[in-house]
Amino acid sequence: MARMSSVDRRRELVQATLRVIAEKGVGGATTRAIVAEAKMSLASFHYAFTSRDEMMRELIAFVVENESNAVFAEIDFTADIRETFRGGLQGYFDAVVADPGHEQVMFELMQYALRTPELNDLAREQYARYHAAVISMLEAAEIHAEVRWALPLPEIARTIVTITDGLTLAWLADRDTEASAKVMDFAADSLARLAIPAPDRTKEHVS
Amino acid sequence: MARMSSVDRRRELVQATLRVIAEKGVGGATTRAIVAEAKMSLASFHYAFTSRDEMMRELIAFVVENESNAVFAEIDFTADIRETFRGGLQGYFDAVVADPGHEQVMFELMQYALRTPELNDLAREQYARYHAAVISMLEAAEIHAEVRWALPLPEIARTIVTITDGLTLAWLADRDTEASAKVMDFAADSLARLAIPAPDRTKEHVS
DNA sequence: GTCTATAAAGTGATAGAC
DNA sequence: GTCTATCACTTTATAGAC
Repeated sequence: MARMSSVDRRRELVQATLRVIAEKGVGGATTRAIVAEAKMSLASFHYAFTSRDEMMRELIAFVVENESNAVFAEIDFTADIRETFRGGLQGYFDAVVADPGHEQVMFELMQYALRTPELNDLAREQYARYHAAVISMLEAAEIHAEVRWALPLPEIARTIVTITDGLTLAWLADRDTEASAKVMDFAADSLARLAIPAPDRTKEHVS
Repeated sequence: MARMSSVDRRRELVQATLRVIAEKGVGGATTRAIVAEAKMSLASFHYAFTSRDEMMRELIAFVVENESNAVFAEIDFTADIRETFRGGLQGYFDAVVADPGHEQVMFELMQYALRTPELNDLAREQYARYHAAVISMLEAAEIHAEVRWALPLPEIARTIVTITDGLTLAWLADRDTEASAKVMDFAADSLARLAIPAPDRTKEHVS
């Protein structure tokens, strides 16, 4: 095997571990399974990381750093606010259906973090980032749809994350896509009520 | 150790396993940890169960059978419908806060079931039972509050389970009780809109 | 039925050759 | 830096005495 820089080898092992977890769960992510996936020798693992625990810390930190804002990225703000919510939820949900293993990995890693005292902070930060990403989306919608919000943005954001998490768990268990759609319908209806029409001040001088 | 009937010994081991999982997670529930908790010898485990897998199957089946309807049991239906929802959510949430390990165990067991092909059906059944329990609650509220529902009961029930799951996951991660309360406020407001006042036919002849 | 002892396989981690 | 070989330990499961 060609030489690799230390960071590259660590990155490669973290990515291989994520693939192993997707396939076999956190419990199946043994050092041997990981190096087999990464096509390295077992010794290379311990050359890159002093321990499996150290690698798991880096893996969780990587996920927390990179996984938060991808999901809500491609939202269409041109429709009315109810349809914006409905479409945003559908976009998230479609991503789950397209790759159920991915969200399953996120849940397993969160539980691993909760079970590991020194990783508790990362679980907390993970949710802080989810909430921050949704707040950004709400701020964007505020401008595009010319509305203001009836509740503080952190409250609405937490509600949205609550709904996406709950949606995902139930769907992973029973794969009932139609029932999930009905929940999204109701959620979009309810969330849309929080948008209060407001004139856009940047356009006031026009009229 | 005194002799035990086979069913008693199996029951005892399942209960001990649940306690071990609550403390150390599914990964920590080794046969040795289990028999230490149950104060049995390792050989007794394999006298009662042919394998650890068999015990886990029985454990999941036990949980699915018994864990579904306890949470929503003590709901006060005397208040108006908004407060009934709010109080019901608070009752669930208080139980989570009082014993966070319990819900964490439920989530871990569900993921274990999802990772184990022959246990997938039990994960599905678990959610079917959750939904059925909430439907019963909604039917009770229908009578007590003299309302009818604007959406089919299964849809509302799935929404409620979605909310409780999402609430729990976020709170386990960041322990933000006040933020959780705000989510419950909004959820109760939204759910209450689904209740349409309806006269109770059983009282029609009185007036 | 319950025990101790142990087999057989898997685990994280390291030594030492190259 | 990367490898093979191996250590020290833990795991599930079983054998066999009592």
